Amino acid sequence: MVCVMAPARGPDARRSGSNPPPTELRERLLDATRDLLAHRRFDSISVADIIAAAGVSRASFYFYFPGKQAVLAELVRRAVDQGQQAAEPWTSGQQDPSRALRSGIEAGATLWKDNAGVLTAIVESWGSDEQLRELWLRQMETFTDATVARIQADPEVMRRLDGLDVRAVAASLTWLGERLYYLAAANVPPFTDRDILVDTLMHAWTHTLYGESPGSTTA
Amino acid sequence: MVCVMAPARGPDARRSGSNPPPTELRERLLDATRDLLAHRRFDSISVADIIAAAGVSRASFYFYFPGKQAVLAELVRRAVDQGQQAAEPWTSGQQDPSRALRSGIEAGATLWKDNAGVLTAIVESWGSDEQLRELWLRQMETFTDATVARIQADPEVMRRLDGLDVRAVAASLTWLGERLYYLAAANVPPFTDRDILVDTLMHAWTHTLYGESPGSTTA
DNA sequence: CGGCGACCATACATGCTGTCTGGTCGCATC
DNA sequence: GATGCGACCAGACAGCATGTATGGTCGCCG
Repeated sequence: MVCVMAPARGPDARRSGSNPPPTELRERLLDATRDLLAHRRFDSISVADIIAAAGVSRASFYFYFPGKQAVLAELVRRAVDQGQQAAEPWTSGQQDPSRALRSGIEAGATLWKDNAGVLTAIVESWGSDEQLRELWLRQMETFTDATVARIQADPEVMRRLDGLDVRAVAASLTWLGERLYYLAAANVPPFTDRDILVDTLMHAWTHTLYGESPGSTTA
Repeated sequence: MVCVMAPARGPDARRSGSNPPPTELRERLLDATRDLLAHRRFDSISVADIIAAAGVSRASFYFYFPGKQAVLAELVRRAVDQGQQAAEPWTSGQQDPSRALRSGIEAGATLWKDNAGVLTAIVESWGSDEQLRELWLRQMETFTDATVARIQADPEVMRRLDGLDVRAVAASLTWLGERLYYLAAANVPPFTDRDILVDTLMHAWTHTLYGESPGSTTA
């Protein structure tokens, strides 16, 4: 047998410049999957659908990716990298909290709007695939870390959170965002309205972190 | 053909009392699924697994249920009915908010602890099945409605939420709960610790609803 | 020009779903 | 005590998806 297609590596490092980009088929597969995700849910998309949309053979698909999940993982990484820098105002710790927070939340909304299909897909799938699970949990941890840092940098907030697990508070706010953005992308009211989404998230974050403890409770 | 197994109805209404309970096989299937869910994730469980565990034939399975999802839906309904009354202190509107809230949150934790498999399963699957989707969204709406009612009954809270969509605030807190309980059941730290989970949730709810607006922000 | 690397079509083994066929058993009625 | 029907079972099937394997084409590079 001659056509052994190398043990594991992709289309081989040493290639100079005749084929269009480095690995065109791989990109075509990623693009096709991304496009399909814009209209259909991940688990209803088969490998057959992807290769048909990309105009690539089945063999090539499995040459570049071990499976559907790996394609999704790559798409998520790219989307999230792009979003990482959008959240920079909040993560960097500069600016006043309120302003930075609003920027971050707005950035999240935009990120989810632009990548609804891909992000919806991973949120629905990370529970059932080890690779995706690790990817998404790590992502959430990254955001959580940033928030923990901001909290710890502010003695006033630390005081108000007295006795609470700081990491848990930060994580809960991170996951609240994940959930609300997801619900918006999944057309669950009332979060389909961007302004409502942003205001609600903003309220929860500011009151949880910067709000005074409940004093009077009527009723 | 003689064994036509009636068009759609289950094992027939008119039955008096000779077979053990009304529909024993159906219960066996539900129990078996519930048991399997305690150790394995829903989408890794096949109909073959369920009928093997229940000691029921394939034909009978499809006689009682249109598919796996229907079994899960039934299990969720039962679990949730049981939890509904546990949340009664909060939903009824009696008691002072703080105490009622804590009862409700504790009740949720207990419900999730006792039904981790089933609830984890629906949270991971409601996105991909119309029946499950409707069931879970309705459930979340029920909780949201109760919270909306409590908010609207308290003019002081209404005042502090001025300009915000009340329903969105209530829904966000409901979904925050869903998420944190799920993460706990999925062994994602730090929510695996019940006390941390309850305290964090309590903090988020009380500050979002009953906390004063952020005044000073250091940093 | 010879070989190798990128690619393709096709076929296969496996596993799951949902449906269908035909048959067994027990009970209740005539 | 035969008969008939309802509850149940075993097994087979078509359809579809996955992941792997076979063998062959094409073009470039040395």
